[in-house]
Amino acid sequence: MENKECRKNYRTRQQDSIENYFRMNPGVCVTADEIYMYFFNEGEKIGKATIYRCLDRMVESGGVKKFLSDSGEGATYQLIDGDKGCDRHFHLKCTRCGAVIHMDCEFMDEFERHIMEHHRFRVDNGRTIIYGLCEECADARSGAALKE
Amino acid sequence: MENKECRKNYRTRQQDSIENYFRMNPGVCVTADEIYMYFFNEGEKIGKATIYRCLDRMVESGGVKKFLSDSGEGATYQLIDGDKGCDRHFHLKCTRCGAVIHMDCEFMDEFERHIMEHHRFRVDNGRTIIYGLCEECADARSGAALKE
DNA sequence: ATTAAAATTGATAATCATTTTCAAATTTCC
DNA sequence: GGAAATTTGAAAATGATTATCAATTTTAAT
Repeated sequence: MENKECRKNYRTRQQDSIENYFRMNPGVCVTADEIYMYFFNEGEKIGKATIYRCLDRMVESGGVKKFLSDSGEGATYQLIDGDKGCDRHFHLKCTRCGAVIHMDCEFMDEFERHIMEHHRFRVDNGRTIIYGLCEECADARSGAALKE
Repeated sequence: MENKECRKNYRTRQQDSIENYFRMNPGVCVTADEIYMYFFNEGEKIGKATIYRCLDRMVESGGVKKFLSDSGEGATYQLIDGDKGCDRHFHLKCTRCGAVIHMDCEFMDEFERHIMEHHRFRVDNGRTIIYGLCEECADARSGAALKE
């Protein structure tokens, strides 16, 4: 009954470990299996089911973002950095190099307002990922096209 | 060698059937399995592997759009209607009821232009799906929240 | 038309990410 | 402390998608 006030979001060793893993590798975007292998190599055994469950919980609570993969390579997960406001802004993901651009911009408020007013739809920017090509990849693609 | 000139995009019975299915049910958004079951019930047997292959080809050629599902319920496919400009516009998908709204609107040109100019990113509207809540589901969610 | 070559089909098996199960371990809370 | 609730994890189950490969169909040339 002593430490009721010092509650953390993730309470078990496994939950802590996974959250720490994200914090120690800021910005990483990993699959459940990569997390599993990481801890396996570290000698810390965490079951796959547990990893999936923890990730689900973190996604549910809004602490982690889940990216669907185009073909079935398994979803990737990324920590949402509250300082960076990842829960509010949009994410642009390059389908070629995988880079994720955090798009924090008042234009998106206008975007959301437009969709709400004209299309009667409440955008969930936490779940939405805008796919496309970053500048380098767009250039590379054009360059490759010239050779074809 | 007689009918060389009358070439279609999809040449086999199965390919024709699948394309016809889409054309006869404009706007449907179905899984590979739903297509399989449809033909199974019609008495026309098309193998699952063939359905996946046909859909892949149609997606590849740009005739059909593939939506990834949030959790692993299987991808859904939808015919791209050239008349409606589905190859240009965006799709809003309700995470609660699954409804897909086709958003054809000059505002999105502005959206793309903004992202290109200010974030140096070329949006792929064919791949992007904007998630959120449609009006009914947003209302239902609010209603449910009152009871909790 | 025949026919050889190329492409497609489909039944089945294989893959592989994710989920379920359920008993054991851990945590919570009185 | 100890009961109740939650979480873990190993293994099995699930389920969508892909690979295999012989048989069928289509294509294109004879």
